[in-house]
Amino acid sequence: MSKIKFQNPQGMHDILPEDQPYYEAVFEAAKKVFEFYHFKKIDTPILEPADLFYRGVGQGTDIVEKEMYTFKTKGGKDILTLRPEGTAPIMRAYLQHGMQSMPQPIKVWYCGPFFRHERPQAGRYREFHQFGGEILGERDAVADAELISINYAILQELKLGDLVMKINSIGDDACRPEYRKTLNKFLKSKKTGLCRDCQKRFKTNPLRILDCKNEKCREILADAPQSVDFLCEDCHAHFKEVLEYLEELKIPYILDSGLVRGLDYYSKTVFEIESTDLEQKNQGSLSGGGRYDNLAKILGNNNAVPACGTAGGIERIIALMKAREYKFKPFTPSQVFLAQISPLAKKRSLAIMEDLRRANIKVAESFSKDSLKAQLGLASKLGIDNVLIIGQKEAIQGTVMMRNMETGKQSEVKQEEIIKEIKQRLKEN
RNA sequence: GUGGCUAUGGUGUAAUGGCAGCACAAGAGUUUGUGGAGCUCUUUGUACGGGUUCGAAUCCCGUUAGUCACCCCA
Repeated sequence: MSKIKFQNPQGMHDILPEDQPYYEAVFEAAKKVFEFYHFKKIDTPILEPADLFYRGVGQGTDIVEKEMYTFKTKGGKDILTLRPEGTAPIMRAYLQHGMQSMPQPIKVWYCGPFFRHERPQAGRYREFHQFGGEILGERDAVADAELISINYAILQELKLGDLVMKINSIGDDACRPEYRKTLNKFLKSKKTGLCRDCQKRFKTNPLRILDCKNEKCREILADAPQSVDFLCEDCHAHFKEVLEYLEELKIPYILDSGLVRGLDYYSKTVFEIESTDLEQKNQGSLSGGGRYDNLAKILGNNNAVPACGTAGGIERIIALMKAREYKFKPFTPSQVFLAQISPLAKKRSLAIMEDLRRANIKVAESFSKDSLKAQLGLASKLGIDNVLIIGQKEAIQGTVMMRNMETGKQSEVKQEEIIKEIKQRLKEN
């Protein structure tokens, strides 16, 4: 025998049965809210052409530069990537299937795994799960607001309160260049006072400096030029409208001029929701999103498709659910336990199981254990009061023994009357 | 990608260079068709690969994985 022990790949995890209820709860919450808002579910392949992300997400971004799982297929012709995010694939599907010619906007939602080759840490994994929604073909600010509202509703559905929403507008092609220029000038003049990280960021990604947590930097940046002050008329009006909707919805928000999303395709509205819990804050935002009016063009479409989207990090949300001790709906245990003794009874018991299933009665069993003792032990461990016992004698007579575990009382019941009798007993409890 | 910490049965832990032990869990049994307790017994481990040493779970190196921070992001 080999001594090798297989382990999971770094940053990728088994979702064990005990954690499944959390994933289900998040999925159900997302499904419920999205469907209420008339979003249709969509699934795109886990693999996409690498170019989709190179072009869509942006060559300069970290996701594309360092974090993608990209490989050649066997023929060597295709270069594929494990999807690192959901928006570009959905825009691809939208364009590919001619959804422009359907009534606009197209509203879709999704839920599934995504992959980024990063060093794992709290709230950050190489395989992680997101749910998200996209509204394609709609430039109106109401779409932005709707997505934010949906995001909020999903988190509230999961009983997660104490959230902060940060929102910002990063402008569009018309106004962003001007802002960048001014910001660069400002940063250059203050460069010496900034922390070492920011010095580095100045070259690599100056917008990120605005997000620095260093207190000294924050002081300096307090009077940095803000993107909102540079918005062109169109962007300004759009952003104002989004905020008006949020006020109408009574969703609390913070204008955060430091909020800059890392992907190239964003324009105008960007937002993030995070927990106010300090520990959870370190795990990054729970969900985020924004508008990406340029993505379609970046992907080679002749016309721009105004669109916006949002995505939630399921692992991060679950971490918060656990921290807040999320209460699940009480689990309904099996209503009866079926015990068998003797080979003949064992054969009969599978058929009885089927009768029970058709009658929609949840039943537990342990057919592989032959000792009645062990079977009753299990029934009691599972907390099931009603046990059906079928042995050689009963199998021949066409009856079963019905035992109440609490009182210890037993009675014989004809096999045809099992369903009726069980329903009767369940009603009594 | 850079740096710190960690790794002993399924789980939680002990052994500080000298016999790998304990608890829980799991399984079997406790006289053959009646459960929860008790008792008896059993299975399962030093992540992997090297090195130092008479002798390594223990010290060193590498790998893998976990975890945390940076970077960045959901």
